[in-house]
Amino acid sequence: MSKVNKRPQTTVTALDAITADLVAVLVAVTDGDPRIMTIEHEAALPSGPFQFGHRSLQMGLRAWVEAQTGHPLGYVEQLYTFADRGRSGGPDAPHRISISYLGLTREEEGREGADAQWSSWYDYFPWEDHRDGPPAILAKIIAPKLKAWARAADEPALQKTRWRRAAITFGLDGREWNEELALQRYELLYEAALIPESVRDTGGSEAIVPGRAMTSDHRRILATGIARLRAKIKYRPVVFELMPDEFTLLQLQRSVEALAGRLVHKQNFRRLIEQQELVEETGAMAPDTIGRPAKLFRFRQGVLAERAVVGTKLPLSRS
Amino acid sequence: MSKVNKRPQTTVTALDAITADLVAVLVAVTDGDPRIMTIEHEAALPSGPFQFGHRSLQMGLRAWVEAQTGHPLGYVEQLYTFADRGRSGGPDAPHRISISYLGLTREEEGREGADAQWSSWYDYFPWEDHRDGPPAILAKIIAPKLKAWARAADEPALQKTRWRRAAITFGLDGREWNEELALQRYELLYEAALIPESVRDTGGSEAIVPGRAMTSDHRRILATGIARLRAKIKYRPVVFELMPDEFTLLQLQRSVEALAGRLVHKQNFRRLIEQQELVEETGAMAPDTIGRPAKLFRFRQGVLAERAVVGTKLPLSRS
DNA sequence: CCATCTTATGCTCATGGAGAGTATAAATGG
DNA sequence: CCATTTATACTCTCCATGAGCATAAGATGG
Repeated sequence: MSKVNKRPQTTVTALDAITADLVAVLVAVTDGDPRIMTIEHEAALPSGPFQFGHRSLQMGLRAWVEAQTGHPLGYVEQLYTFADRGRSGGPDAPHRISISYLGLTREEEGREGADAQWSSWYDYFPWEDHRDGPPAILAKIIAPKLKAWARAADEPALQKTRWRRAAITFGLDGREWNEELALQRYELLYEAALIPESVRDTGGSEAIVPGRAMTSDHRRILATGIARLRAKIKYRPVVFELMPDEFTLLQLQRSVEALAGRLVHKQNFRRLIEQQELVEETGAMAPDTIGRPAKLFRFRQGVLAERAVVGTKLPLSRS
Repeated sequence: MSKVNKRPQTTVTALDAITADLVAVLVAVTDGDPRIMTIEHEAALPSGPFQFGHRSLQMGLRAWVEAQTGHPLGYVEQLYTFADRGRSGGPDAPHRISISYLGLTREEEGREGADAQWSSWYDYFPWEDHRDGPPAILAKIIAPKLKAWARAADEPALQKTRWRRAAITFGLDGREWNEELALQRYELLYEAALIPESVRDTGGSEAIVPGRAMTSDHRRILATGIARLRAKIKYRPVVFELMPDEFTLLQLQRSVEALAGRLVHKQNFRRLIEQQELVEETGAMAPDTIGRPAKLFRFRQGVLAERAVVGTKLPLSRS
């Protein structure tokens, strides 16, 4: 290992050959509910190996998702790549890496495959939905269990560090809730052995925090996707990938709130949307409304050309 | 392909086996110059295949970088994963993917390997340095050539789209320069066949825009790293990974400017740094100064614990 | 027809952060 | 003493943002 200064050329040793899985976090928002496409009785994300026939990673992903769910893939962006060893297979198992993607679509009727299904992402992360205020499990279950986990550390310094980390990520001790920390929260719960995945991977006591688990690392990947999407809607016009062609401003707002898991100030929301000229009126009004009828809008495709690169803002108020 | 509803289990077909390369964009800032570690006579980034013996992707990367450059890897974060086919090897060549990382360190004396060397990243992207105003090549070479490329499109609509894209990414036609678009700029130049890589990959006329090329996709990966770092310094305290233990505020500012490729307002910079309590005084003064002596500061390690997750701000003024 | 409910929409106001400029202090070298 | 260089302290304006008030426009029930 000491004198390797030359970059090795293309020699595919059998030993160094690996397999790559493509995994999709496919999101849609329906009736103010953020949904993700699942297979295997809601326990796994659409996925499959990157194969010889695939022309590119994205093409491979599209092939798998369409085969498994019957749903075409629209907007796609890469999330993260990680290697899985020790968790799946023994120490001698060959390397297996997962390349994960975030996809955005609209839910369409009767297009699911046999085992494919849309599920609310809050079924997997019940602590992430703060639209009606902080969920009860936070104060009742998560906070005390994390406190216990912090106390269980050997050294006082570590105890303090642990608790501070918990307080920051979950907005405890009077701190603000930050919806973008979805991944950090999941990882913390995993470390603290409070969810089924920790028990399964490391063996340990029983899991305690509610929320549906998934196959292998899929819930972790889902958390990554949620965090990414929550961050991205604030500065890029990606919400529109999830909207129907025509919508009211309230519907748009509800979608944003569904993703962010928190409410926004209605008037300020509209102000921001309008002053950025993200949408234009269709001229028609929304049918079947309850109160005062609302104008219908459509996304101004122009902004993709004008600003795809640059940025957009959404108000996701703090405090 | 039609009725595959079940996710395939772990079967490593020989055909679907692939190779994964680990590639590092290792950055340091020395004397106000942003440098990257290179090998092969400055034509490649440190890299090597992910091997059976590697415990994780990051461990594999660290092993390769240390073997090739003698430099230990500090802060590391993943950049992007992509598959390379058609470019390297024929259409029947097995899949080969690259997993790229961004690493931040301090340049240390005499630690380079035989073929390893630090190079200024502006050698590869001369159009990215706007510290002394927009570089001459922009107006003299890039803008006219991009205009010609836009005009060369068949349809008027495409001509317009092309030129708008060029204007947005390069800040032409009176638009603002956005330093975060480094990757988009590189990709545009590639598409417009103005750089050696395009000529090499697709065959075409001679390359025109100055700037050193690299092996395979390495310059593209470098652009990805630059863009990521430029975006990240604005909201995370990553600059400190690149600073010595003690530094003056001006040195800190110069480092930020080196990375961003643009100048910042001195007073505002200090105001922001101080009000966020990112640094603390060491008590000592900087030696060998020219004008009025400056206080030495050190990074407050505390903020990593307090705010690692949350965020920091740097002033990178627009206009 | 009126009261009430629901949603849409317009407007105002206070606060704070960011960009930019002015002024002064502390050192060095002639 | 003066020019030069860097450090440091203030100030001022503009605008984005969070938040609240008020009104409009429809439906529904008595």
